[in-house]
Amino acid sequence: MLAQIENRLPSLSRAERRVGQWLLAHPRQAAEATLAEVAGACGTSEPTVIRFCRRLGLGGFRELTLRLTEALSRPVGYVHRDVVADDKAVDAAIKVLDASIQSLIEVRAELSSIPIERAVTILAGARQIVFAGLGASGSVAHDACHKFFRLGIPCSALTDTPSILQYAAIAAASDVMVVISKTGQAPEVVRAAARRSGGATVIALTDPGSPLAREAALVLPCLPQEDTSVYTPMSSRLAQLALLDAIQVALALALGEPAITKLRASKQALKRPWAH
Amino acid sequence: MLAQIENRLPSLSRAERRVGQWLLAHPRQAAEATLAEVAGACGTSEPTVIRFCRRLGLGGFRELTLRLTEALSRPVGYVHRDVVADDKAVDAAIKVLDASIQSLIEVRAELSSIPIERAVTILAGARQIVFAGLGASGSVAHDACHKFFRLGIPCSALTDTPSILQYAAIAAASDVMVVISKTGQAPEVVRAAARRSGGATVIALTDPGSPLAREAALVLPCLPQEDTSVYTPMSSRLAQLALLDAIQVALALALGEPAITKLRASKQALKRPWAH
DNA sequence: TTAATTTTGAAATTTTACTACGCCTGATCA
DNA sequence: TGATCAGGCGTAGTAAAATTTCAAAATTAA
Repeated sequence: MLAQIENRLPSLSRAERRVGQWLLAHPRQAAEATLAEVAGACGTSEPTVIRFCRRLGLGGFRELTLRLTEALSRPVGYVHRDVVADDKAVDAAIKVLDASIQSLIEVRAELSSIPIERAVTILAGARQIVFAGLGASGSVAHDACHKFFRLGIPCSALTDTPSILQYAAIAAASDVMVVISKTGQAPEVVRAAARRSGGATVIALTDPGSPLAREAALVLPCLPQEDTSVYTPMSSRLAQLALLDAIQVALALALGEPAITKLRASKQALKRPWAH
Repeated sequence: MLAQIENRLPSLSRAERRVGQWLLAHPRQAAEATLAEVAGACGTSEPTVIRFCRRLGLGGFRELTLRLTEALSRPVGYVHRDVVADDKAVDAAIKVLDASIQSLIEVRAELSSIPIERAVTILAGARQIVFAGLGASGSVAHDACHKFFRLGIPCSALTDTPSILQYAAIAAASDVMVVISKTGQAPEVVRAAARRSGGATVIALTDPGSPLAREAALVLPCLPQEDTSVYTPMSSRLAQLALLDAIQVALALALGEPAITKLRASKQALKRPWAH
């Protein structure tokens, strides 16, 4: 629809072209607006807008509204278009969601080259799993802790440098340390991974080329999403969470019945524990 | 949208339910019809149809038409297939990723019926934003705190009952409390929202029909994803995170230059702060 | 049963989409 | 240069659609 408008643009008269241009510039507003509002915004009159619709082969303004919402909700693909300063809130929100969806789709595509089986094997043998991350990765660590904990595996989340270093000093051989860091550069975290005691296994969720990756027994690559604009949120965070979700489920499968029973029980416990 | 109609169906009166059922049965016709036509087809009167729209949280018939065409024109890829016990690790991982992608796509589709603008307006006027959530929602709260904090707004995250209740007792009128809870049932959290001091504004990320939703000035609906199998991870969590991402970006836009400068500075601070 | 409440539709009102008509602009021709 | 004309455009009016009001009917509670 939008492409069609753009197409016919040159063959339109001045006022009608203004209508077309405004529609292309503010399609979302246009879809919600009334005839009078559109006419006002284009600095023209209502009949002109109607004539514009007719020239596009539409029955009237009503149909334009329909075709427009249709076009807007049929995503072109969830390609990331940058948020720009004059986006309306909803436009920006859509772009952000598209970027997030896109990054998950990328992870899905890469999935077969990510050593999930090995991660599962390592985690299945863990006496305890310790998730470590700073800043935004800290909340990923917390989330992961919650998640794996429900399988009945002892878990903890460490989200500050002293705790991480302290833990590294006392780690046991059968522990698994999952270190989460987008850049893999933070020196204390790298040091903690390198100087861990007792030969605990380190799994790193990080950039494969980073110093942290070199210290890890297993690297779960987290695609270094370049920050195209200030508005770009950290969708790599979402990707990490989703990947950990996937690994948790795979681990549950590998552990078999006992883990699944615990999982079921923990889900059950959340179902209205407050009934009277 | 259609799912939402089906959802509310039982809570409607006889005539309104007839409207809902007819819409579900003939969605495509409904999207093109006028109010009188719909009323006629449902064997009821026009006001009843309008009341039906209002009860769904829509502004009127016009908006119903819009939401309906939207729902009809969206593609369904990445359908969720349940993980089964004999899946290999990678198969399971792919299914989990698909489910996550699907839930983000659903959020994106519902985006226009989510009051993002209002959320932004409320947040823009906040003296401080307090994110509250228990369990898994706790890590969402932490994440959100990190995120909004970078705009230069005082933020905190409360993730246990005593803290939340304490905060509710001392909240100031210009505070905004963002309460995150998948079910919206946890009684302490609902109580905290209800008995907040000083008339602080409450935004709830929860099930729109829940007790918590009733206490909130603004509800950001979080589609109550049913747990089809034990393996289902909480992809609603991902959806919440992504939605908060979107709101944060929209808020940054609304706040304009000062916030954006802070955002840029905070991103800069992360770029190799450890180069000696 | 009666009273209170909710649900419902007829009719009035307002808002929105669409039409008829005439003015204006600018191009063509005398 | 001015008269004529065609097409584009907007004013004002009309039809239709959406929304509100209000009272009757149905349902529920007492």
